[in-house]
Amino acid sequence: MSLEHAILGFLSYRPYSGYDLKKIFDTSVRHFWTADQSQIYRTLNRLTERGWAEVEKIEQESRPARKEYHITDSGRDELRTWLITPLPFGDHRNAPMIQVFFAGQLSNAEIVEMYQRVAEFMRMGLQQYDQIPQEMEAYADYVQSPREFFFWMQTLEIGKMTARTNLEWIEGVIEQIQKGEIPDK
Amino acid sequence: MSLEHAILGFLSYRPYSGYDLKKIFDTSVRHFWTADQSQIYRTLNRLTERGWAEVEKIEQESRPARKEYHITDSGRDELRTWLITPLPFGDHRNAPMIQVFFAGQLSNAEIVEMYQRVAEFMRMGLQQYDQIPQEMEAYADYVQSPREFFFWMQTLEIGKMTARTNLEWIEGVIEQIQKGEIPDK
DNA sequence: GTATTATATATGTATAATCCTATATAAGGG
DNA sequence: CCCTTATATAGGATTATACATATATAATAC
Repeated sequence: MSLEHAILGFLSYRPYSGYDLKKIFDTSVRHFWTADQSQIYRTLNRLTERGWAEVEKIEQESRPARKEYHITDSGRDELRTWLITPLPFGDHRNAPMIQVFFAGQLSNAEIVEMYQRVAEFMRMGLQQYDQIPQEMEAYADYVQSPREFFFWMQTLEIGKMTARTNLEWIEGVIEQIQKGEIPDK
Repeated sequence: MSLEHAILGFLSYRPYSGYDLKKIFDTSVRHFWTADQSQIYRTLNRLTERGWAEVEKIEQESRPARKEYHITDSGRDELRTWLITPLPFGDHRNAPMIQVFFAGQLSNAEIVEMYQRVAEFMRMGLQQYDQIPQEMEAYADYVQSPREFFFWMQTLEIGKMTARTNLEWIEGVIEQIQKGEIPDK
């Protein structure tokens, strides 16, 4: 399961609590992975059961105790093995494509209106990519080395490239419709 | 749920059985959606319960009876409503990105070897896109009108564009590593 | 003659992910 | 004084997907 390995990845930097990890996911990797709070806590339990992590309970005055998870040697082995396991690239479910597939049932006006709204969202998404590096500074300690930083940047880069490709495509479709280049029926 | 609406989409062309739909999914939309056989049958039951489809049992000599599902007016309404509902574009989980994010933990040689294998798969994937139009001929009756065909082609087009973008990106990373442009640590 | 493939549907089980709610404490704002 | 926010963890319920298996018949391949 990918979430397990994403968590192991962060724990390989240093120990974190479930609460920390939720914040990390919401900042550093949210452009390609999101994680529910309850799912993170349950996954941490599973990592512990499997011996890939160990818990250290840290009492605090005035706040609930933290449970910090330390990666074990066996956890590092598991992470390494998973990292070099080839995964199918770009084969995921894509619900908006179903809408495109059946879009012929809508009128040209409806399609253009909808696609223009989608295009607007895409442009906003592209702009957000430019702000991520700034947000990242606040979380720079999650990824300490320049080498790790390089790959963090690569995930942003491919995200931006994909977003640009999608935008290019949708603008093309809008143009074709407006030029009357699509069959009436 | 997207699968419900994908099925409604095909039923809007004409009635199909679960068995038909499995074959249709495996040919026409498999580049952006896959569906398990058991899931299709269970979803058809649900569509019927909700009044979006009606069953017609067709006895056959020498073969098990077919259950053909007919879309209802309420099913058409539901499909239409869903088709114009904006869905988040390009926000899906992407497990290989987690591998990229933590790739810094691997050696340059390991990364290059792995990415070259991935690039090879991507090139094969791109070639497969060119064969899909041929396969489609056998299933041309699923999508009858030129207008529907246009949007089918659009899903192929964006799929190819994305695949090309991914390949471009990964070739760039390989090049950077080979040129020594990535930090040692 | 036997095994596999194609036609057809159905269910059991497991896993992954999401949503919602519960619990507890302290600081800060109005 | 009350409400909200931040810090922290936990579990119930539901949904979506995947994997495996069961059942039944006929045609085809070896």
